[in-house]
Amino acid sequence: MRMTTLTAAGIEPLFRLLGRYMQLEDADRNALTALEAGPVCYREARHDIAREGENPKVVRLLVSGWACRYKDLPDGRRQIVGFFLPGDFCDLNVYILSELDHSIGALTAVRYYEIQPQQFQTVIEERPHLLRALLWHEMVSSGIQREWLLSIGQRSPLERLAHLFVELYYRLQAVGLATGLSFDLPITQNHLAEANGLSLVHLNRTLQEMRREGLIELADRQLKIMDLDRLKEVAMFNRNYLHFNRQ
Amino acid sequence: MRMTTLTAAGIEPLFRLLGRYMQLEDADRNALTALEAGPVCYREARHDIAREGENPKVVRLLVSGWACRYKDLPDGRRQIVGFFLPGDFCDLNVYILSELDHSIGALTAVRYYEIQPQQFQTVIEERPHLLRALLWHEMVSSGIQREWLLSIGQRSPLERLAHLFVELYYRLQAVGLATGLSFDLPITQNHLAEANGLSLVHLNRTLQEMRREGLIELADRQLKIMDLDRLKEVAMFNRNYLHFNRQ
DNA sequence: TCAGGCCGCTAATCTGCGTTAGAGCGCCGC
DNA sequence: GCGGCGCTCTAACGCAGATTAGCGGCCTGA
Repeated sequence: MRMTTLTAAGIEPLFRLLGRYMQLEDADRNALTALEAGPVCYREARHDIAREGENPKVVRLLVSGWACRYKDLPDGRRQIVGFFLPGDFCDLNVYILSELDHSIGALTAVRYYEIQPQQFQTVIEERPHLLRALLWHEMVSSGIQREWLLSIGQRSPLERLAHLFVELYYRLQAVGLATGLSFDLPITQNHLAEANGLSLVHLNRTLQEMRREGLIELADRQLKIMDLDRLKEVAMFNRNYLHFNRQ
Repeated sequence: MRMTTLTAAGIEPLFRLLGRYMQLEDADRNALTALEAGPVCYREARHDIAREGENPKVVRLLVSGWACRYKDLPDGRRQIVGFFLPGDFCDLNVYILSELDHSIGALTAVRYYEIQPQQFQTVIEERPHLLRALLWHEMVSSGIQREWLLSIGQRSPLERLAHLFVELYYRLQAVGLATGLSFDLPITQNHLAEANGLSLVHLNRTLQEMRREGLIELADRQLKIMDLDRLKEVAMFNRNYLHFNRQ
């Protein structure tokens, strides 16, 4: 088993992310550390974290690695409907809904906390305005889903992929995981194809086109954006749906 | 101007819908009538109710007619990302997010209430568990979006359209707007095409195929499901994502 | 009464993208 | 040291679905 480098990030990515929504103070960071109470869970790449139909009673907070929400059809077709990056919650909604309507899978080796309802209560009681930040986060997730619908329904494969890369760039930057215009893209082309509703072959073709056009470089799981402005133009990218109100 | 028949539905569709999520009593219905306090708003078909970028400070509760959430690209391409049926809220999230990341348009002539934050507060204070029902509704909307992503990304046009019709059937049935296996489908083929990421021509072809297959009849804006079981099979329909826990 | 807009429907053409097949490479376990 | 697997990449082929164009019916307003 290959061990990925696991930085001891804890709630830091989450704190940075929520800080994009509203001004936070050290007291907020301290309150959020209550979420680190439980043990850290691990999961290997390509394994499920939760399956459709289950009824988990915990919320997961991703600490390192990438995971995804996906849905599949009886005949095996599969659609990734969202990526989870460090600092993201997998399904705040389990406190309301009784049954998962989708699955959650680890795309790389991941680490996460399992958070009990009562831990959230502790946080909210200490810093009530964090509830607003958490709901905000949930609604941004919903907004990202809408943008993906627009992408898959209307954008061409090139536009679609360009849009995804810009989105990932901004999200990773928000949690401190981008250096300059580069970031780690630890998932396979198959995952990208499943997220974009494309065949693997055509995804690869599209990737080659982006390289030829001088939009990106991608090698060794490192994505480098060569021309952010042109990439955004191609993607018709409007960052409003991420609702990063600050910075 | 042609006047559509406007039944005096008030909060009845909403009450029925929430009743699918949890057991409600007359006291809940009474509390919900606080939402009818404001004047009824009207909007003609093909007009916008709200535009992307705006910051409405009210939530709309649709009373009659159909509306949609949509997003558009600078070059005019347009994707419908959700339908609003009577009893649906257009954007509970305006209490959290500062700016709309999508537009809302009337597909037919519609009537709706504009609800002030304080009206919600009244309702919640009187019947606290209704907050849970409202959040539930919001999360079901999010689940529907995920299912649409699966549809557009993986289902064939025939499967996709079949799935949409089954979904609409269940949703309309929940608010009392289906009679037997028939319901009013007051939108154009163009709207169906925009919701399914298909061209108008191909949507029409697909519709013909469904008729030939004996799955549906559609004429005069009335959709009749001829064989629900086969339609669900074609669509690979699993109703879990609607989270109707009761009945 | 006529013109124009909206809507449903169909035919012909072309191409973007899926499918199938297969090569090369690096990693891992045996 | 070898076999197998996961991943990237390419070529050839064929079809599903976009595009363009156009007809006819209905409704509405001038």
